[in-house]
Amino acid sequence: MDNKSVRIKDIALKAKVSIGTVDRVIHNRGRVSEKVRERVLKIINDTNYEPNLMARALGSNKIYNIAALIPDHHYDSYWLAPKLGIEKAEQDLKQFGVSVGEFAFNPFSVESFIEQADKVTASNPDGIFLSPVFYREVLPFFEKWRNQNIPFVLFNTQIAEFDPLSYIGQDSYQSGFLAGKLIHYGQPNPCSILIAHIDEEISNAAHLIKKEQGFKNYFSQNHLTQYHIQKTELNRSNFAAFTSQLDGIIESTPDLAGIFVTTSKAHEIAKYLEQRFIKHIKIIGYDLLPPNLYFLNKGIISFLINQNPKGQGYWGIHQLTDYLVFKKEVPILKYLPLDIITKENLNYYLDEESRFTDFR
Amino acid sequence: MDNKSVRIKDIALKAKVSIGTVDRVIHNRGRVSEKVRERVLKIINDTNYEPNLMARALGSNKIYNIAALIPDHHYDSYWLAPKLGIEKAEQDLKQFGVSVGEFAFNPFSVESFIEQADKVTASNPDGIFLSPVFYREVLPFFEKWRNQNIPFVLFNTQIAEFDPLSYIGQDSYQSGFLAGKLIHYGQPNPCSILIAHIDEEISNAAHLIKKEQGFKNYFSQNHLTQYHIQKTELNRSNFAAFTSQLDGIIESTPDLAGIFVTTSKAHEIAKYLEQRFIKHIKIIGYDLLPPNLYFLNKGIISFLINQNPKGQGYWGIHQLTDYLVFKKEVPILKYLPLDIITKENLNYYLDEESRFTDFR
DNA sequence: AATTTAAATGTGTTCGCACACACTTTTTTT
DNA sequence: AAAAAAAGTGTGTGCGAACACATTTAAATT
Repeated sequence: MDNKSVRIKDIALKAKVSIGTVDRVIHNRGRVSEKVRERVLKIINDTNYEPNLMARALGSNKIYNIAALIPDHHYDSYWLAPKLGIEKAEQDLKQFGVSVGEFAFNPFSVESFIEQADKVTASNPDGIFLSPVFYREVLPFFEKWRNQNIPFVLFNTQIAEFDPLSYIGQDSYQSGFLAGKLIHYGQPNPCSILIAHIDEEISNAAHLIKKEQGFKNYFSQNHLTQYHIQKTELNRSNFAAFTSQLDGIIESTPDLAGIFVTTSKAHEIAKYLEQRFIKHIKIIGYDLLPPNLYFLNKGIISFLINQNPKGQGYWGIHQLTDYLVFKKEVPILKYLPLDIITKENLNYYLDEESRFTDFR
Repeated sequence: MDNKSVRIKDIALKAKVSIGTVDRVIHNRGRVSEKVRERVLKIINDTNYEPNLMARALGSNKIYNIAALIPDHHYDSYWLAPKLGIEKAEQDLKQFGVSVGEFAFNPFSVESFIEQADKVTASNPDGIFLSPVFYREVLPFFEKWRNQNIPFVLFNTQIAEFDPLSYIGQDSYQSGFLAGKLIHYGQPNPCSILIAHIDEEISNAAHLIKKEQGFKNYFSQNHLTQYHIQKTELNRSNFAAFTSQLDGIIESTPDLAGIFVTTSKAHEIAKYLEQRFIKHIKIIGYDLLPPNLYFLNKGIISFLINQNPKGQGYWGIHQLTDYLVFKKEVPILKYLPLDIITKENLNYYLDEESRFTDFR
């Protein structure tokens, strides 16, 4: 309400103490008598004092080091987007004294992960942002970091143990549920539908299971019992096997009308269908990777659900900054929207610039 | 690259002048010899100097007044969202010295608009943010503001005359095109489709025409010539007429399978269809208004295209701030994404909090 | 009661920049 | 050539907060 913002100085005046004392109260530095402390605190509350963040950042010349522990995108291009988001966030936040160090590991090598995680720990950062792809191996680090009181934020994969500061990502279950809706909307008449897990070990990937569950539940909750849903795991490392496996499914399922690809590899299915000249099967997949976009634009992939990996990187660093720099409370769970992408609205999601731009 | 950021002081040192001179160069305040000016400018470039925005905002105690000229949401609840976005932006940006004054007018009264626009002009703001709903009446103001060198940003309705600083909104044509896709995807077999303009004078609303065009072009560009597309204008001010008009259309079009509502009034159609127990007609509409959400959740409206009105308000103020405070170049056109909303992903678009939070 | 120690509080400098003002040099006017 | 005006340049203070350090006051020790 008050137009003029109240300063530390004003509080000091009202409390009849010096600004130094107010400062001590604000930062819980101790060395203040209880009586004065309460008096000051009351005034701070009454006056709705809000610290001037710019003055604060200016005054304390502190630099907060955040370590980002993410898969190297050279092994899987999916990880390029989070990296870009992280860098964008750093760009935006560096004026507030945030500095991000990137530690990239080979997502197919446990040793590489451990090595980089060790480096992270050794760098003694103020906060850690990571995608904990190796469940078992990351736990000891969680414990270590907790003991050292280093907050860590997770993205992409959710692990609730050792209470991370926050998790950034999507609601996998709901995204599967949404995929169900999209398939169903496009195929109003009962048919067969395939859930395809491509290129990932289900056992290791809880989120794939959740997607599958959500998808199936869409049909059961809506009493669409006549739809026949089957699932398969595919791996394109062996191309011949990949193809023949699909051939088998197609052959044995004449009424197959939709495929839900739970990973970012929808383009593999698209490529196959194109080669086989199959046009009546609709594909729903994930992520705006170039090969996916190619088939989206060709109309072979109907929809992609955007997991907004860049946004995950961006908001992760953001959350840590909120916590470290601005001492804000941060939500334990931050779900990014389930963007439905089709050929016709794709453009507006590629120019990510507009989706961030941040401030205080 | 350089870890240490270069300060005005460093530049002064290198150029062998005082910081005052550098300051003059940076702000084009004149009173600097051409020779020195160029020397300083070169160093600024070479060193990639970037002003510390916090120090800047702190140092110059200037307050930028932005006037927001928007329809009063009491007349049409659509306008509540932009208002909220504006206020959110003000909240985020006030620490940079931005203050927003709101001027609400009755969107059904030209006089009210002129009265408020006059007030805006009289308040002599540093920038103006408005939705120019009255084309003819706003032009003289544009001219006046241009002469006074007050930048103005438009939203919701685009008017290119008198070159506004920027336009924030959606690509109406493309949104119609997208709606075409959504209807078509849900109705793979040829049928009749209705375009309904509800509660707005088409003659005044260029964006409705564009939506219609985009919608039609989706079908023609994809050679879907067997689809029969008709259009109608409806007005619910006379409820009986509204109903009977729809009755007529339904009766004369037995194969009607989809309705595209170009305004935010899809719920009116939904209500009608529900009353008539018609379930096979799919509705696509705009905007996340409560009545629309009600029918979205009931499954009577299939999809809503989110025009992100809150985002429009937010980014509009943001753009003006970029221009005024940060002296950035701002895009003349800023299209917000065409978000496809369905019952299953709605939740993530309602919690708008996460879509902004801005920074520098 | 004098002295030491600890607790409580106050003061001054710094952060990077903006802006007002003072000062110096050059140019113009008379 | 002296005086006035204009152009060019430097200095100092303030913005709001952080933090180190100085100072005062109270409690503990002798």
